[in-house]
Amino acid sequence: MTKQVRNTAAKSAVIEMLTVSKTALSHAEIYHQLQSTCDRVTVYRILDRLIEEGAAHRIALTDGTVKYALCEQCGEGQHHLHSHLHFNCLQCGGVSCLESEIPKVQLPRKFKLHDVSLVVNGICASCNV
Amino acid sequence: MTKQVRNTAAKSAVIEMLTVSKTALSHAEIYHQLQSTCDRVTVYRILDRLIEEGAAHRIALTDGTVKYALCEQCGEGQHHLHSHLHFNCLQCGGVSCLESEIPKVQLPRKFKLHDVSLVVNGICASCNV
DNA sequence: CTCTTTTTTGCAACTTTGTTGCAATAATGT
DNA sequence: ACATTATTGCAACAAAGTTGCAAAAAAGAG
Repeated sequence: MTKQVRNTAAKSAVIEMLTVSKTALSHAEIYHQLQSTCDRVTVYRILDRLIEEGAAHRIALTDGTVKYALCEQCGEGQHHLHSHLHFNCLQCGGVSCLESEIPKVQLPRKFKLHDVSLVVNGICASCNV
Repeated sequence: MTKQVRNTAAKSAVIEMLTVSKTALSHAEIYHQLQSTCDRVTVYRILDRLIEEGAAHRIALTDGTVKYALCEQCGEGQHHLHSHLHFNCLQCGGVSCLESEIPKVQLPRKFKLHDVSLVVNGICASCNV
């Protein structure tokens, strides 16, 4: 029997925030925007759970910052194993999911591929005057 | 006049470690292996400098861990702006640079590409029984 | 609606990771 | 050997992430 999932105010608030936001958000961004309506630790746990449930995914930027975004393309429940293409604007710092396909990667013999994380750094359209 | 570069025992030790190591190393791994022959802060600064100098590059894993590796393919002095393909073994945790080309990425209108970070997660040849 | 079960939360305490300022030390060119 | 300037160590912080445990809240059953 698998662990059951519950919906709570805090969790809904986080999901709402991620839904509304045009860019992926870090734990710190989410926590601050929540204005201490819930604990710092709770935010960590909610994010962990969202990933467990396959509702969100992590994006690690080059500087080690971790951002979170919802998995819009993904079906419910299924774990989120497919690959992602993310764009990180070096000017505004925004991180967004791009829809482009990720090209197939060629691995050496005996290597087994699980998933691919592709982050493109550059300047986004809004910042590109 | 650009800042001059000096070679110190600590820096050489770090370079040596990265040269010998088959996998990319994190700050913590480097610091511990150095057995307190130098300060924690010094290791941070050496790594920063190696990147500045274009001798090393960062690799951010999905969990936010940052690893460092030397830029073997890169020429001296020139900043390290080209793209990388890294493999992260989910079993042994090792991170290595692969030589494969990174496929061209198609970006939406007005987006400007700076560099690309591609991390492939999976099982490496040694772990793949 | 009430009760029970199990998940989720808050809190406190702690560990790890990364940063900054400053004085002391060491590397390089002359 | 000396002067210049980069590098280091230290101390003190700030930020980020983790754990255990008791209290609170969800969901299902009666």
